[in-house]
Amino acid sequence: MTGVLHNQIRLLRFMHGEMTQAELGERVGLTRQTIAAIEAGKYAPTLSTAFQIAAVFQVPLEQVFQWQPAAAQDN
Amino acid sequence: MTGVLHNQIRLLRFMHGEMTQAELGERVGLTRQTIAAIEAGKYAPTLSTAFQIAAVFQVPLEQVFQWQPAAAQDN
DNA sequence: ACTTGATGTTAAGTATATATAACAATGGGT
DNA sequence: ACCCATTGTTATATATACTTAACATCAAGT
Repeated sequence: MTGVLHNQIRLLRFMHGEMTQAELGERVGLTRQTIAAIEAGKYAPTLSTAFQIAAVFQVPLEQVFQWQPAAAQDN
Repeated sequence: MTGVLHNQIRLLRFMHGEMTQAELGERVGLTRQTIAAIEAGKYAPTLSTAFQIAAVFQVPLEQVFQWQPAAAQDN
C-alpha cells in the first residue's frame, strides 16, 4: 500500500441533490456502512466498486478517487 | 458486480520493454501469480493496486482498466 | 420534548483479493 | 538434447473488503 488514497464522495453526494450515503449504497449495491467507511478512508474499495460509484456521479474515476504515491523514486 | 472489467496489462507490459509479470509484480508489491490472475481477469484488483499498476506504466488508470456496465438503466 | 432521518461506529461473520508453494508447459539459447 | 526464464495453474492459507445487526449522536421538524 505504497501511497495514500483520497476521495471526493461526500462532495459529490452533496453536489448531486444531497444524495444520502444509503441511497448511494443502494445505487451501487453496497450498504450505507460500507459507503461510510470508504468515504472516511477506512479502507480502499474494489476497482469494480470504484467504477460503479464514479458511474453514479457520471464522472471519471479519477474525479472520485485520487492516488498519491508515498515516495516517488522512479524517473 | 454489475458490469465487466477489462484490462490492457499484457499489452502495456510488452509496450514497456517486454516487462515480465514477475517484474511488474515486484514493482507494485504483488506476486507474479496475482499479476497473472488479474491479467487473466480471474478477479478484480483493489483500487490501490489498480492505481499502482497504472503508475508503473505512467498512464491514467482508465488506460489500464476499462469498466463496462452490465445494463444501462439510468440516463 | 418527542420523533425521524442521516451519519458515526463497532463487533462478528462472509466473500474475495492476495500470498505461498508447488508442478506443468512452452520457447529461446547454447 | 539440455538449461532457463516465463507463464499457466491449482491447493491451502491469510488479509481485507464488505455484510449484518446494533446502538449512539445530532439536526430538523412537529
